[in-house]
Amino acid sequence: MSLDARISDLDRIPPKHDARWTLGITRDAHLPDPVDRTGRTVEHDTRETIFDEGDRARSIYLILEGAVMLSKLLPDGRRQIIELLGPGDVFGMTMTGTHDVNAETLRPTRVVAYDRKAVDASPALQIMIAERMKTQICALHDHAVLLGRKSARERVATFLMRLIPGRGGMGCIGASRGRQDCATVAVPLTRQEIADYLGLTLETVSRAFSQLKREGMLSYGKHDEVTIANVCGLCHLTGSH
Amino acid sequence: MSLDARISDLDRIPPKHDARWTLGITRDAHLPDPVDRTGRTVEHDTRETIFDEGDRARSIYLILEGAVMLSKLLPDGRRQIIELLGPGDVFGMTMTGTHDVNAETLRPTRVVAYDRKAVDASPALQIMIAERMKTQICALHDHAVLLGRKSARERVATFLMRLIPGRGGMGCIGASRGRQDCATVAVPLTRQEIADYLGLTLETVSRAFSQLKREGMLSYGKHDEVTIANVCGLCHLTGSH
DNA sequence: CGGCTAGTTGAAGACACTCAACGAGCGTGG
DNA sequence: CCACGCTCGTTGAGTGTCTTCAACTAGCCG
Repeated sequence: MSLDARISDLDRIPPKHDARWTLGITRDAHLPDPVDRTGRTVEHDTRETIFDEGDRARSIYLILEGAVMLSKLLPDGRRQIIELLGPGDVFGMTMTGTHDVNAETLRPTRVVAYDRKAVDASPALQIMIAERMKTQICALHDHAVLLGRKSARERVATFLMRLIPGRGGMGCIGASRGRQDCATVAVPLTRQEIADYLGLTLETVSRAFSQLKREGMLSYGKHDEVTIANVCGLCHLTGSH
Repeated sequence: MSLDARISDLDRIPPKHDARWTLGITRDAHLPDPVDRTGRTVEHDTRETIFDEGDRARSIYLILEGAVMLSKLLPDGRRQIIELLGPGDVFGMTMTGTHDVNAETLRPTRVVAYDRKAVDASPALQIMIAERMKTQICALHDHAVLLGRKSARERVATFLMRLIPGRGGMGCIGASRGRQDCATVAVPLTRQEIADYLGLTLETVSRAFSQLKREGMLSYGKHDEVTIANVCGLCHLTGSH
């Protein structure tokens, strides 16, 4: 499946509930229009820290392009990756004045940083942020089910499904008739990061990938690309359907 | 520890990050003031369903008194309890028009149901809801760490700490000097519900309670009451500090 | 080529789950 | 009043999944 095919997939997105960080392609349709220019645009390279847990919260951030992961650490070093965010998502909201998570980029990323005071003064920004918070809460609910109740295999299958635009969600478009039900996605995370996202160890993640590969469900492409041979089949392995 | 002692504990709450559903005592200081009367007040008995996953979302709900749990089911019956909510908390927000979780009361509960249209027309309500969403997102972040990275023992310890007002959070007041560092809490959940909240089985939860009891960390009182003998000690068992 | 990082795979062990039996508490009905 | 049934909780024994520890490979860059 070519890159073009993937981009045209993106064009017919049913939006809302997709993973937005998948390919890091800006979906302007979902960005607040016009993007409020009271904020500063900031560029970050891959794997740069935007803020750490405990930092004083100065701004709220809107992703224009790229991908950001939010994580938390326990004192002994255990890490949980909480959320993966993409264009249109916001982060950095807090009630306490300090950030409750670490925010780090997964790829080159542009964000708009809005001063908290500017947000307080802008009903339009507040509404935009409130809308995004609703979808994030929904995503966190789903992730709680994954972390609390799914097997390793189901977690990995769910993770992969989240990378495929328009599939697996409530607005799943289903397999295109008469065509192979396959998809190619970029996985810009290491095994360790996937493990920390899914509440597993990197070895368990690796074994789950290997097993799916052995079964012909997926194959590896160049770099960090993975081709899923049977999207509907994978979807059934998630435990959600 | 008497009931009076517990209520006076409640009076010196540092708010914000406490479990708000602990004892079901309304903390008026945290309710929107005045409570917007565009909403209908509805009373529910213990363990009544307010809405189910998939239901059309008509209203957004504010808890005046009582406790509500949000849960999700997988097709094969596995359940994850996502959030436990109390007075001042809101629920029922969604981007999709349908609820993504089940909402059920844990005790006799009064809620205000705001029509979604009424919310859209009321900036004051929207701001109140946005504020509550921020603290819920923070709680969901913490819960993701629990579900993804903590041992059974740590999960149960964390659960119990969440029931103790003013302790364990970032604004922990510490043990009162010169006094026993104990606390009595009501646990209005069955072992199965606690298990579904913590991502465990009911047997594992029961064993963790039994072990803590054997070690003298807690003892059972009447009905659903549990006395923690050493709050700071329990806090160290959570893995978070 | 050597050193580094990321990923894979194997073997052994731990922790939580499953299955099962039993007991406590609390209504109902004889 | 006590027997009965029901739910909820506890405890034990055995199992399984995931983790831990370790060795080894592939790719990348100096």
